Amino acid sequence: MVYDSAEIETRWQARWRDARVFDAEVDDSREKFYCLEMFPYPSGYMHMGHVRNYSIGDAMARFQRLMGKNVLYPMGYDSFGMPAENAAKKEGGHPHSVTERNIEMIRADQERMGYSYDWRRMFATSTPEYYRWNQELFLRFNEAGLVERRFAPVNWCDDCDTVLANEQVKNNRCWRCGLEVVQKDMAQWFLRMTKYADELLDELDHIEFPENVKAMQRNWIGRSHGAHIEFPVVGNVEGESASIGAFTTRPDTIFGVTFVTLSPEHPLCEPLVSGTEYEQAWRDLAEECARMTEFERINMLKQKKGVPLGRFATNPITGEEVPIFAGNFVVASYGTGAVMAVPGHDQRDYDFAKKYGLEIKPVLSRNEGGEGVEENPVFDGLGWMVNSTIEGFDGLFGNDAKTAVISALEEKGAGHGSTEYRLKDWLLSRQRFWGTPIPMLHCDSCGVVPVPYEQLPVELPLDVTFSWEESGNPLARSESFLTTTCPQCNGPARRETDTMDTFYDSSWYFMRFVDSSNDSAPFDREAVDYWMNGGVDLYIGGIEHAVMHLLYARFFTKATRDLGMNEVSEPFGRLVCQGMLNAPAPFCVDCNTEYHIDNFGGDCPNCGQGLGSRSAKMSKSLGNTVSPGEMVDRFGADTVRLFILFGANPEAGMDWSDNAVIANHKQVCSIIDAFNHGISLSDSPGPMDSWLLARLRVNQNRWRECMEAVSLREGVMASHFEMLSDWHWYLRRGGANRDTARQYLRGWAPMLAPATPHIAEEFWSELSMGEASDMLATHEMKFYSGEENDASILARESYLRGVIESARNLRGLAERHSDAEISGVVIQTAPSWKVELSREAVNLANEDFDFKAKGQDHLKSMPIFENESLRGEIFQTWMALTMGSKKKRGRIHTWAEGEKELVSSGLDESEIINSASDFIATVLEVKSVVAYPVGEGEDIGGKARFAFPLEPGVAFV
RNA sequence: GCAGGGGUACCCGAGCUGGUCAAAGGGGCCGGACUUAAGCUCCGGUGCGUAGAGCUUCGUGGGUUCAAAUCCCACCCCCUGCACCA
Repeated sequence: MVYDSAEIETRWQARWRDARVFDAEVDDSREKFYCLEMFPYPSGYMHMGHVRNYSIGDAMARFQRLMGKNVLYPMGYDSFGMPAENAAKKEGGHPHSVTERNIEMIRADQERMGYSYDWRRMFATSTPEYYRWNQELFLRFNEAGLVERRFAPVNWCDDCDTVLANEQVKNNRCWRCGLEVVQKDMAQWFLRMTKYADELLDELDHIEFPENVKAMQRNWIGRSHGAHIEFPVVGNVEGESASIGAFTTRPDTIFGVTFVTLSPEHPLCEPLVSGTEYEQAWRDLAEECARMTEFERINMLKQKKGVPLGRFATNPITGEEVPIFAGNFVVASYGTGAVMAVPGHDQRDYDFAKKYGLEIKPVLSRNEGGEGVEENPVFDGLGWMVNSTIEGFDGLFGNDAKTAVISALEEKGAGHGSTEYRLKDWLLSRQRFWGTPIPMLHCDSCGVVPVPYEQLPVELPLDVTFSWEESGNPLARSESFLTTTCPQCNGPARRETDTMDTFYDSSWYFMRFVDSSNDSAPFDREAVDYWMNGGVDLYIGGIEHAVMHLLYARFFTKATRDLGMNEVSEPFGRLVCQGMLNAPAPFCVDCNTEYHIDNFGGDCPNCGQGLGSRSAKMSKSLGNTVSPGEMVDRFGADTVRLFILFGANPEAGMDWSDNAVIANHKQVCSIIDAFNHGISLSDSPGPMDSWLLARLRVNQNRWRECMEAVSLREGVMASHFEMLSDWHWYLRRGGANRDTARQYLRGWAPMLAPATPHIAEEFWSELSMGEASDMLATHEMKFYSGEENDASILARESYLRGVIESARNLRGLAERHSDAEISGVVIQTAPSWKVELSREAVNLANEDFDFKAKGQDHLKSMPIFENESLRGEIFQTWMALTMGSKKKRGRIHTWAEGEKELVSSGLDESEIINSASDFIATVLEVKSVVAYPVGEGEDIGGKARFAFPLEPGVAFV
């Protein structure tokens, strides 16, 4: 059937909106659920990645409402950023108008999908109503000593005309445009995130993030424990004594130090070599390292390169004098930019020492009491100290050795235990227009002065023009913006023209959502503590934010906590990173390259081979994107949502497939048919009614478990697939009762709501039959705690299905073995003595009877064992029931609860089969079906011997 | 190199707190029913084998166990992130 998806969907969207059903308010009496998706950068229409992200979130928000939770589910726009500036340049407009337009476009798309946001809370970060709080927070951070203006070497992107944070440089390239970054020395604003390094790292153990995200953050923070050791330079440097500080994680190898290596940029290099024969070689090396492109660097890294600086440093423990080198493999920005070299136990040092003929001193042994030996590859594990030139160290192992060396250093005042981080302070300032102005100003007499709170917001001027001709930051050219008065001396002052990194905006937006219309504070304390208690309950977004956004947001939450603004420490209780959306793209196996879809069916532009196809991430450059709008027009939002959720679990990657979308659309149509049919039934009670309702309860419980675990694929399978096939089975088995159907459908409709809310709501209102009915969107589901006899009702039917299934298999075999046409089936169920034995076994099993030890004796004590002619068979049956064979366990262990119940309640298998004989005859395509227990009729085909409880003997005739 | 995640039938994908697992579900394919005919809908089949046996199968090779897709060890391969980080 075809249904008018657009009509149904837009009608319900309007009704939800008019009834304000998704508005959420603080309510201490109710359990809250804060469901959040990473808010989008509004770049135009919504794309499929967004659809996936929001469909997952909306399903969970709707599910939790059905569970009776107070659900906060907001949406907003991360609307500062470069693309709007570029668009403004292209169009000759202002980023503000570009942004407003894009927000309207994406919002319309989101509304058409039926997402259940509380739209009252919507905001865009590029509005003064939002960014004034960015500025206020900045001032408060400044007061708390978290803001620093430093003159420092920073990463600069020429294309984007701005500096970048460490986190925004990937492989030495700009994260946004891919251009190689260059180093520049500039005065920049930093947020002191390193203050929170330990907490950011340690708390990772206690939050529900995917392992890979945690690993990436740990890696990024990069804490390592070790020692800071001072190596005094022999002789004076520029007339003064000097010392090289080095960080090492292996103080236990201090006796193996045979040289010291500085990074070529190290500030001591120049004074050490200045005016010596070594100066030129050092200059060459330093210059080479400075101008190395990424490509060259990777190649160069394969070979260690260094130059002697002609001077020596003293090992503070041993007093030995070792030569000082500059080496290309020492990173200036990590630790102190200097390393103590232990070629005996560090591969890089070893390679370097071999190349330049330096001494190699093994000072650790692999075995207790062993010797230190030179090896390649070197032994870099923990070992026992040997060859120490001072008493008291040899024989110490691992951490004890490290501790001993550190104490010795501390005693001599030559070093101390130390912890280093890879994490750097957050470089916050950007030389861009479309961002939050940093609320600072520069006064000739007072210096750098914060803008007073009451003067906030510092607004971006709207009278600025954008063009490709003028590069740089338009703010720096806007006199109206620049000119101001110093609040301290009332003299003339210039505003800071740097704006904030847009990641600042998204570092606290989840807290703004709890109270987004507040115009006297970023957010209310009570609201944030209610909604953010335990963090956002479910946060969904892409893995690409694993380090940057998620780390900044965690930092902000802790920093604002310490400002007394909330009592939350971790912003996100549970994080789900949705997988990639893939679609086929032309692919050349030889070149291992994907091409634009225009190349489908053609040859590889590179090598000329015929192109195959491969699933690749949807991207504009490949052209393999799918337009959500088009899909919604064709199939409706419900189908698109169902496809997205059924296609793969949230974390898994998923492939777009037109066929699968069509298949899901059919599924939606079948469900609609089922409801229409179900509503039209008349009173006709039957034996299948209790079965159907039992199935409803089973499916509901399974569905709830899956949804709670955010296993949406499994959840949807229960709600949109299992429920339908059970309905079909009910009809096939002759079920046709109006009352039962209504109960089933009323239980089913809410289950449909998370994935396909519009049809679910439509059914729900149809089922109300004129009664005043709540909307499904605000309905709270009731769950049955499982009626007592569900298990046996279900077991009875699955027994029948099992018999039919095995009979069907046997029919195939029988056809090959029988000359005559098959016309009937005779089913012999287990003889009463076997049933009796099973019942006894099941009852014993319920009491944890030890069959291994006492089973045989127990059998012998049973009256039935008196029957000598059956004794052998009785014994075999008993063993099959209780012990099983090598490969198969006894039946009492394999039967499900319901099956055991059937057995112990003394079921009459023949009765079950005979009562369904017409049905069985139809599905087995035979004319007659006869069932009787073994012995109560002729043993047709000698099949009596197969008969076992729940496994009858089947003979085709 | 380090870290994290994986390798299940024609494909996707569940299972992986050991037995009820020849292994859910979907897609594809094959067959049947319905139909003038279907690209529609429904039903069934889809490792080999067989009037119910048995055999082989969950990356490869070992091991533990009465019993392994599941637990342990080694190896191979794939994806993701970081990377001369001292």
